[in-house]
Amino acid sequence: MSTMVWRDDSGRSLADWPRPSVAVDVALLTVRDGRLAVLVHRRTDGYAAGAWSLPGTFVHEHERLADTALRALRDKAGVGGQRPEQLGVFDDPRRDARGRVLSVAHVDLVPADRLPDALLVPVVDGRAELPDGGDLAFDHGLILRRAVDWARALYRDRPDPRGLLPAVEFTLLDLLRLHEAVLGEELQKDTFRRRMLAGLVETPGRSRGSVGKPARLFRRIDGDGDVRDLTAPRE
Amino acid sequence: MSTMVWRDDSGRSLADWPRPSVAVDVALLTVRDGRLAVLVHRRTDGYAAGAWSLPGTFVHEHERLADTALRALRDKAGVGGQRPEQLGVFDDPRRDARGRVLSVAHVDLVPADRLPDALLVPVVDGRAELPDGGDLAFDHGLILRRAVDWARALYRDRPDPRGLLPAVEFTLLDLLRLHEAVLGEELQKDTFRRRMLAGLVETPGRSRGSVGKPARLFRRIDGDGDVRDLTAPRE
DNA sequence: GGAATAGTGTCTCTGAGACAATATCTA
DNA sequence: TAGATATTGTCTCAGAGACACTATTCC
Repeated sequence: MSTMVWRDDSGRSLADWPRPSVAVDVALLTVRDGRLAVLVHRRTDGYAAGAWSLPGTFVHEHERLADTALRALRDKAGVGGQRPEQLGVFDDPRRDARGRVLSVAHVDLVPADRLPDALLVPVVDGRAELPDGGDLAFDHGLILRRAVDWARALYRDRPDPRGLLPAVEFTLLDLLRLHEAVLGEELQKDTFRRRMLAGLVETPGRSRGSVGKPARLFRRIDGDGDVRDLTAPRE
Repeated sequence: MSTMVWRDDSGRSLADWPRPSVAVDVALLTVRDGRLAVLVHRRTDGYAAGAWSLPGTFVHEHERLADTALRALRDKAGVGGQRPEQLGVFDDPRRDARGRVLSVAHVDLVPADRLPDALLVPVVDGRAELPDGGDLAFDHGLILRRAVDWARALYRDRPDPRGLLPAVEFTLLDLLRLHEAVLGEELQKDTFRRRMLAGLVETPGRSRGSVGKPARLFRRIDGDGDVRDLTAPRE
């Protein structure tokens, strides 16, 4: 790697050409109280102060985009992400009145216990239910909708790829409730059981302390958390 | 819209922050001689002269990315695109030795008769067969692979969403050969017929001038060309 | 025993895929 | 008529979905 700045025939470097600003906005999803929720951020200073938005920040010069996403979560909301995935670039020229800002939207999905309750709002029908009843700033409503689609596709055929269940061992009912929260619709017990069984490992244990027949405990198959999401952009 | 430049509390505008360069690279695919082919571009001047690459260019300040893609095709290869779709951002910090360049990869798929034969190379197994037997510059090999996956997903359940067939009316065998070219594998006639029939309109016409029973002629159902690709980024 | 929940048997429906029979043209 | 291609009938297989029956626990 050379430290010299590359210049073309007319002596210009890349920095001499006009460039848009590049931001990364992150829809950090989780499941709380049996519902999908998204982490939002009250803009305190600078542009659009007072409005609710997804956490976002501008890309640093030598940073990978996924790292930008993690940094946005840390700096703007004080939370850690898990594995941000790219959703796409939002490029409407008028999406930010400050000037030309491209947003590389990201999504992540983490257990709720790592997140401050105060910043989470429920997602109903693909929309964020903000305290003031309004909408997310910029085009973040569009980003959220795409993020929800992403999460639903990710969970449709896999038990728990992002490790949202609190314990290592869980019953099929625990898993069913998680999936109902992500999908936003009710599922059939028997069909669901058969669909998930291939991705689970039986354990000798049984659930305790409830009414009715104790349920068998399962754990995720090795590698379930590492399954690639084939629909998401990845370099 | 104000023409004033926005400034934050410390008087800085967006342009005062470091920004990466943003390029758009386009995998323009077509079908020629019963095979998928990609349009490549011999870099003549500037960086990496002499190497083969996908056509690409830097984003202008107030341009939509899809327009950047069309401009790259026009300026670098003198061809027109149809409807570029975003594949994702390639952000490896070392993907371009000149400096930090993000590439928003795009893909497009157009009939071969609009393209100069000299710039087309066959795509075999997701790789471009370049005249010198080498590889595409930068990470364009990765972009091409993703572009091929995109095209295959687009054609799997639809007759001819990008209008690659030369005539308005065509037989099912014409369509079958097109699909075999895109998918890179042979298909069963009867299964294929039944899968496609829902998206086609029968015409009274029959094929002429061949051996065997003349085949019925079909045309695309209205709107087939406008089918949204739900997997591709879209704002 | 009764209530509640877990787990299984089985039926239907749909679609993919494959094979083969029938239909209709040209030479 | 022979050869070639188009079109359709039908069989199998797999999976989703739904219903209902059986099993096992706590009270």
